[in-house]
Amino acid sequence: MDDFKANAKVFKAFCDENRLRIVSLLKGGEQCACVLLDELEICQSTLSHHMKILCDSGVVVGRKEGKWIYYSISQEGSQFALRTLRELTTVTLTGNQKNISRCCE
Amino acid sequence: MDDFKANAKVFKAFCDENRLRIVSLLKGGEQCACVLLDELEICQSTLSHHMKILCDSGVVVGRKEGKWIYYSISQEGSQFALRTLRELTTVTLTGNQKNISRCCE
DNA sequence: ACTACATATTGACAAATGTCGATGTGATTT
DNA sequence: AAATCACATCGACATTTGTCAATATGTAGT
Repeated sequence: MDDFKANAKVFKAFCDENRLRIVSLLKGGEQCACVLLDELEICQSTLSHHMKILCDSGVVVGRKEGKWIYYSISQEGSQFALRTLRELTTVTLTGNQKNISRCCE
Repeated sequence: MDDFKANAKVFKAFCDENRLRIVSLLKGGEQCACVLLDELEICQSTLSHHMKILCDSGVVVGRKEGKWIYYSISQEGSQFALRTLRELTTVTLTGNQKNISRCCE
């Protein structure tokens, strides 16, 4: 039941500035790594590092074609992230639970 | 237009295991910090550190009452996070754009 | 085979992060 | 006023993270 560690990994995809830029570039559809590299001001090995994290999180998928790799946003992955975030932040007050709980009593 | 850095900060709230546990504990409603401390296996200063990050991200709000601080999930904050995540991961293919873009040509 | 190209991996490093113990601060109680 | 409680801040430390340069791997073209 240690989803927490696993879910934290998913959200790690989104907690870096450059990874957000990458995801944002993929909004327009599949993009080759070299295009991403052109748009961002990071070196190639750094991009590769970020793409690994994004793919590991499930939010992005890569498709190899010859020399190139085309990355795109995974519908399943991003919907999982969305669902997880919603479940995590939705307050569920049960009937017998007071809105304000007194502590240390 | 550097939303990226700001948004990364929001998602940082969710990229740590213990912070996910804290948010999860707040799903049931407002909780005093000392209750959170009881549930988690971290020391008080560490909890305080995490609460600061959660509050700074806007996902959690604290309400002071006497000696205690009651934390709860912010509806505005978490909905902002949800909306941002959705906007970030929604693929928007424009009409004249091919699904597969050839690169390096 | 050789070269050029696209991406991954490695090693190194500075910066950020999570953690704790100790101490500070502010409120309540005695 | 003194003691106690709840929480924040500080200092120290180990770990993780983001970054780059250099090198490796794998593919395509000559």
